[in-house]
Amino acid sequence: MAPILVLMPIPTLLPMAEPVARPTVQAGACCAPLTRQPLGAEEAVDLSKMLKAIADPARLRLLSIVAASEGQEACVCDLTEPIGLSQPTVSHHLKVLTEAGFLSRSKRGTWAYYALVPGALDSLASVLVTT
Amino acid sequence: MAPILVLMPIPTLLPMAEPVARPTVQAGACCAPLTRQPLGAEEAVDLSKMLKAIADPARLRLLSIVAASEGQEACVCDLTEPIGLSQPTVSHHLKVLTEAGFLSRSKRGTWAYYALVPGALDSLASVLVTT
DNA sequence: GCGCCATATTGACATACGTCGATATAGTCC
DNA sequence: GGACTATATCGACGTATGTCAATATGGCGC
Repeated sequence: MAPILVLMPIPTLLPMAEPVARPTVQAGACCAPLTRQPLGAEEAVDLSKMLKAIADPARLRLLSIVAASEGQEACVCDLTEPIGLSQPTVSHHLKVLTEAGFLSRSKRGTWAYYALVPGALDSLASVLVTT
Repeated sequence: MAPILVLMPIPTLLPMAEPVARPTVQAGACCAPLTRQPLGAEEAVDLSKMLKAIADPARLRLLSIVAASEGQEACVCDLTEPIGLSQPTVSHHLKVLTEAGFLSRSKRGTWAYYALVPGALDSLASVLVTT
């Protein structure tokens, strides 16, 4: 459930915690444009890890909801319901996206807020582009 | 093995067959930029299908080899060896990429040539971009 | 026709992945 | 501290995926 102002402290007014994102794949720091020259085996594995992270309907929807939210940031409590999946499953998907470097996590009070990592999607897109 | 000119007919001089590509997902005709508004469930499934198609190291390398080749087109016989996978496996990956709309297949003589579908990767990239 | 070559399809296998219910962790309020 | 809430982790499950060897298909040259 979303935090209700009347009953609970306002999450956005609580002290901001340090972002805890610890990407294992580092979006963006990957490789040259796909169409320049043949990809090496390791480069291909790295790129595929990032693509696998977003190659799932639930994760794409999570990303797009976060991206469309105020400050490109959303509370987990507001993500579970529109996706229509269980809370553990949503939590799992958010972890995958965070480890791939697309989201960052910050905890404020009881709530966890996930935010778009600026430029992560764009640098992935730039690898794909042929022009 | 690559076709040897001295022993075999020159493939590029043979009559050009009709492209047989029959994409099941139509790259590009998918959806609005990820970060505009939340993706619908079906849109998300479509997008994820395209991403899944390229979210594999072998397929990324195949794409990049094709893209870097003369006329952005390559014979299967020249793709099997650099990838280091069996011929059936390479054939399978090429089929996946073709059905997703990233490659087109044309047969000339005994050889099958796969070519980049112009704009397919670019329109996928444009969905990802946040600017 | 027959044999040979390049490519595609089939079937089987191990592994990876998405999902859930149950449970653990951590923060807030009284 | 104790009850409650939000989120994360665990374990199990069915399904999807990548790979190969074996086999089928189709084109070429003799």
